[in-house]
Amino acid sequence: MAVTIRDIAKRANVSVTTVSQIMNDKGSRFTKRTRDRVLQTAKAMNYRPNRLAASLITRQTKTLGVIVPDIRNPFFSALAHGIDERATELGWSIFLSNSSDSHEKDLHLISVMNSLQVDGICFCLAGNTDEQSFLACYQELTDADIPFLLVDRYYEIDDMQNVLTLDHEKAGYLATSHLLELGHRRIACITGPLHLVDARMRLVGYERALAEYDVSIDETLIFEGNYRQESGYRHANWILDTMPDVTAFFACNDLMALGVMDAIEQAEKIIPNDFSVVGYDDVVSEYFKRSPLTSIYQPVGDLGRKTADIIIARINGAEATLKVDLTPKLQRRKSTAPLL
Amino acid sequence: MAVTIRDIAKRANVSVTTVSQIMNDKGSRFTKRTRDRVLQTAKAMNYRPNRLAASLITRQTKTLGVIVPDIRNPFFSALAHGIDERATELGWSIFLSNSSDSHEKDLHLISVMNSLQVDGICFCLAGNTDEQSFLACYQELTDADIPFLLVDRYYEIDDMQNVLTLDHEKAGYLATSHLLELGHRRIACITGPLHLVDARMRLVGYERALAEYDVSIDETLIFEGNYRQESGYRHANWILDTMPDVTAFFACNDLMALGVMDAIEQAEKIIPNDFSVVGYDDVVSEYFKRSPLTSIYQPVGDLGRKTADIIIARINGAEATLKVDLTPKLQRRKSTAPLL
DNA sequence: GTGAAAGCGCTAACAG
DNA sequence: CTGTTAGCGCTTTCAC
Repeated sequence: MAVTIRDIAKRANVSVTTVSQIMNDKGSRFTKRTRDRVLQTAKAMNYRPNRLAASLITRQTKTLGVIVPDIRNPFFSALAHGIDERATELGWSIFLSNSSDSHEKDLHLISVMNSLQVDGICFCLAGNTDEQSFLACYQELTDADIPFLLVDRYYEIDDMQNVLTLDHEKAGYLATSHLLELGHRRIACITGPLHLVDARMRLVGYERALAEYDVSIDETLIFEGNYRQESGYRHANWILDTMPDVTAFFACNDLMALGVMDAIEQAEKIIPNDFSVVGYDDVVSEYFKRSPLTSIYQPVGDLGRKTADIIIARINGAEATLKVDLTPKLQRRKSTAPLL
Repeated sequence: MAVTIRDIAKRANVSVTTVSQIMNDKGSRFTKRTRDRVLQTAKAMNYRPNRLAASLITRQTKTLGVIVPDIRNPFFSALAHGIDERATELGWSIFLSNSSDSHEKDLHLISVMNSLQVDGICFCLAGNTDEQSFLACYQELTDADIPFLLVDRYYEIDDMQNVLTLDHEKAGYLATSHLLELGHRRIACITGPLHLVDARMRLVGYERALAEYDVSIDETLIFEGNYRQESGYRHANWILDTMPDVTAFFACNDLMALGVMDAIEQAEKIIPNDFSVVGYDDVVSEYFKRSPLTSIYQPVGDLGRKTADIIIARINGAEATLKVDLTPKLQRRKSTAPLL
């Protein structure tokens, strides 16, 4: 049986109130003598406050729920790491769970975390979520009356006071203008699923860059992928077979870029001599500094830290704005070169 | 204000006991009529049980603490994913936090999770933990009187009833005998920090394979690394400069293997023509199926699932044995070839 | 400065 | 079959 506030009150010959007040050092001032005595016996008895009991009264657990599709995905592990790091700094703890990209599981996890009395939820939608499923989640979250933040994935349904994202438009622009600067004009773009806002924004950036270089937008150069390696491979194969004038690829994530590279290698072409390839995310390089892939680095760890900051600020009743400065950066490596 | 058991009792004209019993469907049988009425009003009022309150009485939170050095490391994210997946299946939730490889933070996290009343802790020691720090953690865990499992990293201090590991000896053996089969005899081994048991076991496997092929063990071929890329790079450089007879490398994790490959490329040598390289972990290939690196695959996800199974079984008072069948596998890729 | 008492939302004896 | 009652360990008025 764990030692309680009562036990130490008895031992120190004070009331439970006194112990409670002193342990949370607040309330009326006690004499240094009693303070020391209480603190000391608490330590001597190896007292650990039961936060369940405290939370029942204060209605604050200082816990956050974090829901991601798959923590093994480097993007989400970087994000979760950032959230945890910042939350821990502030004295908070994290319930983390994977939705396995299932909308039903998202719903279930929200309900569980609600029962667990988390004070806030950081939420990355499952990839297959359509607009209607999204509404269901949004409803569940709203019903629970828990502050929440949709991180990087969302649907445009309201004033978006609950959405925190990276600047995907700028990132798409950066990737594309890099290729344009190198002289490429026929640039294939393999996008993510276009029902996702982040995927659409990357495409918007691509188009803005082209416009800026007075290159007209050719819809036949745009291919809707699904962020998986196989999809980059498939589209690249088709392009290699049928569009001889294409000299560069912008794959909207690194996984698809790897697929593109596979296809190019298999066609016995050389990167970057024959084709330039730009990826997106570059989150792997943190651990694996050996990638040859030019890519757009997104400060995902910072996004996580900001996520924690904002949600906790809101829980504390502050008016945390969503304006944050999270700037993508181009990482030039060996997969891009000037057009010959 | 959230709706409580009281609210629905009042609405359904029954006592709180009735509601409680029915919600947890146990205890004495109620008439179908009352059951339905209660369940229905609960649903109508969108009731969500407050698990803090319940746990305060049952002394079970159905939560697990998981402490890892860094969730961005693919090994730990695969492990955490496995734990979460299995735990969720069984109706449990996970507090996850990163120690940033700091022993002090380990200690702190154990204490926090203790306060949070987790029912069990799955614990991956920080990399820099020495034996004395380990003892401190062990003590803290034991004092807390919470079931715990040390996953894959540990010190040999007792009967090891709390340790669950992969078969690193076999894995080291597999890696080395693969190289021996290919005809290599001068095989450099870059180990992990040898104060860690897992690192030592890989080395033991290396030595067993050599012995089996009647190759005498040459201590000068064994280099103690630290599992970081830079350490593989550094040792490989030294070897390339000073040991012309070495033809193969066994790097005891993939990160160091990448470092080795860097060094070899920089020396303008070709893999696998000039040197064969075997890595260890192969956990990245799940997401990035384009690695050229022959590596030892460890079923880390299964280890995670087993971890959850065992700790939960123990919490439930069962005598869960630690004997599990987690077999490493060699993944042959392009970084190894027969000795010319 | 310090303590008594009420009660957070729920479960678990124990009565009826 | 159903209800009354007594807490779980803690915080928080409100007295003294």
